[in-house]
Amino acid sequence: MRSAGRPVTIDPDAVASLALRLFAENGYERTSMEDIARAAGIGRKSLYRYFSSKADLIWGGMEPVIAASGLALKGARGGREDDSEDLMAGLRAAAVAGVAAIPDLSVSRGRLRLIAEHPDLASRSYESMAPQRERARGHLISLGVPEDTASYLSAAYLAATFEGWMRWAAGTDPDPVPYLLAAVEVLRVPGA
Amino acid sequence: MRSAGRPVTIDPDAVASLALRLFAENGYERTSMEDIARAAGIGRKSLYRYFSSKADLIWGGMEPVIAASGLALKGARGGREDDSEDLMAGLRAAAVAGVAAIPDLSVSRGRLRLIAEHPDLASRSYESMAPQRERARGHLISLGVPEDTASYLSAAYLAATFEGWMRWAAGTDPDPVPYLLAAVEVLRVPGA
DNA sequence: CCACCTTATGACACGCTGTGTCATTATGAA
DNA sequence: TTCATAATGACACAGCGTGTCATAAGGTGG
Repeated sequence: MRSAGRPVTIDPDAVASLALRLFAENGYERTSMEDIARAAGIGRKSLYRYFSSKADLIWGGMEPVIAASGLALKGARGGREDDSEDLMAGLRAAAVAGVAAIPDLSVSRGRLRLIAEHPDLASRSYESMAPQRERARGHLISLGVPEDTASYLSAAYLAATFEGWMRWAAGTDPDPVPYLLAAVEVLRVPGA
Repeated sequence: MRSAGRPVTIDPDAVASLALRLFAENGYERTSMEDIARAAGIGRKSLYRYFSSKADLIWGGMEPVIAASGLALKGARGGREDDSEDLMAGLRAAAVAGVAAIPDLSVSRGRLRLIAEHPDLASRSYESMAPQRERARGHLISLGVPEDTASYLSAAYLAATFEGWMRWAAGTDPDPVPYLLAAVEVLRVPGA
């Protein structure tokens, strides 16, 4: 029952990496969805079936990071000692957990560099990280942080870690973890 | 010499507030640039001359806030005691300075609510605040904060204060200042 | 007072994004 | 073999943002 109709012939991952290559070669703006579809040997409409927007071709690849990071938060119901240090440790762990979910760091670096170069793509960060922000907020609230503080902290947390990723991508260091940890260092829990 | 040719007949402020009204009445998506131009009695191309994008009709109004906030940072070369508390005080002051630059708070609330409701507009926050982020970063660096810390801190600072504005806009409190101050509370300078 | 020059304006056309509709195709299941 | 199901792509469409170019409306210098 799961598999009835015509089977899939398009490999989204292959299309995404093809698109990434085209972007790198000809520029993001100068590469139209039509171009990508033609290069992939499919129709433009079919392309949109797998990637709801042009930005999705890039940001889609970051989904595993976001998912893993969210999962880490869920499992981080630390001990009863809900002091500030525990809260921050949870956020640190979540930030780092995303790194493990990346199969090929150099590809991600390429993606992030493209994002950094392009305002249109960078803007998408706010949207793409919205679910993660919501999860972080819920996590903090469930640990006793006041609602408003949780909102500010989760917003700041995501902006800082995103900036961490960006700075890592701009350089040549192989490991993004130190960047993420340094980013989280600028945060604190006011009450504790 | 300054004023030679044909004088201006279009009042950008009037057009922007007209657009804001149309958005409120008919929805952001369902109001096209064509609609706005027609309602304003001008051509679509002329509309684009004053507002480079649809989002600009909304975000343009926030420019005074950003400008004032940036100015406050410039003037905040505090005493030689560059300890953490001074740095944070500077950021606090900059955040609050923006409030004074707003002629009509209720209009700004409407704008921000529109932004909150609409992912497309909210995404723009990253772009719109980029200059402010850069200024904050420069400010921190000039006060002795390491480059990377300054990047993370300024990113977190802008995200948190933006969230403060959002939470203020969502409620009915007349004064946004407490929200902004609470937002800055989640930040710290790691070294100090 | 008139010709001129500068600048605002808008008409037209274009490419691209993202969406909707609908016919066609390929496959597994009955 | 027939049929239901799901993928695919051809076509059309509204809207955004851009470029080009002719026209209009004032001041400025003679």
